[in-house]
Amino acid sequence: MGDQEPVVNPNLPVYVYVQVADAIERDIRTGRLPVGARLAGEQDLAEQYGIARGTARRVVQELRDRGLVVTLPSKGTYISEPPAEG
Amino acid sequence: MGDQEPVVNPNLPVYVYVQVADAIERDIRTGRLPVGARLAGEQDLAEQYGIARGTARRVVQELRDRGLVVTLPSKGTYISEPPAEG
DNA sequence: CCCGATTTGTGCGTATGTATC
DNA sequence: AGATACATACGCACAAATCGG
Repeated sequence: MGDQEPVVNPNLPVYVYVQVADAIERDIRTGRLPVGARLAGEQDLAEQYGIARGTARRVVQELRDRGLVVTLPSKGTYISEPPAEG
Repeated sequence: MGDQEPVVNPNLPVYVYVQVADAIERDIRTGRLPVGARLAGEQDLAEQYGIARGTARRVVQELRDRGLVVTLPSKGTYISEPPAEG
């Protein structure tokens, strides 16, 4: 359970942080990650996807930029109402 | 009392957190840190070994990965039965 | 029952070094 | 030469749980 590392493929001409962000956005839009749920922390994301912590941070920043999550300092990052696709 | 900072040598090609984890594992296997005893807190470890708290956290995580300790949130980290050396 | 100290958990920012593309 | 990515390391702040007085 919870194993889905194959999302990351360093050989693809797509940035790792974008690949992971896309995967998480998919999980949000399909409801696998429900609104209000807490996203895994940077360290956990790094371990789950087999990426570095710095990259995990870029993933979260990307998700924030997409308006998919909100981060509460010292608490965590939570799924928010996703905007329309586009 | 309790001064043993020379364990840490940033110039060595061995990560600081590994150096400290090795030192603690030694203390566990020699019985200096008996099973059931409470390991010093992250802040204390940081001060004792002259490292940052973040690094002390990685030390504890490493010890957990080695199966040498168990951590109880908001309580502390305790020495557990060490597995066979390998 | 509340207050403060302690401790782990988590986040943010930054820096260094290496490797790859 | 530069960007991406990885791993380590330092430092700081706050949250939440626990425990003792």
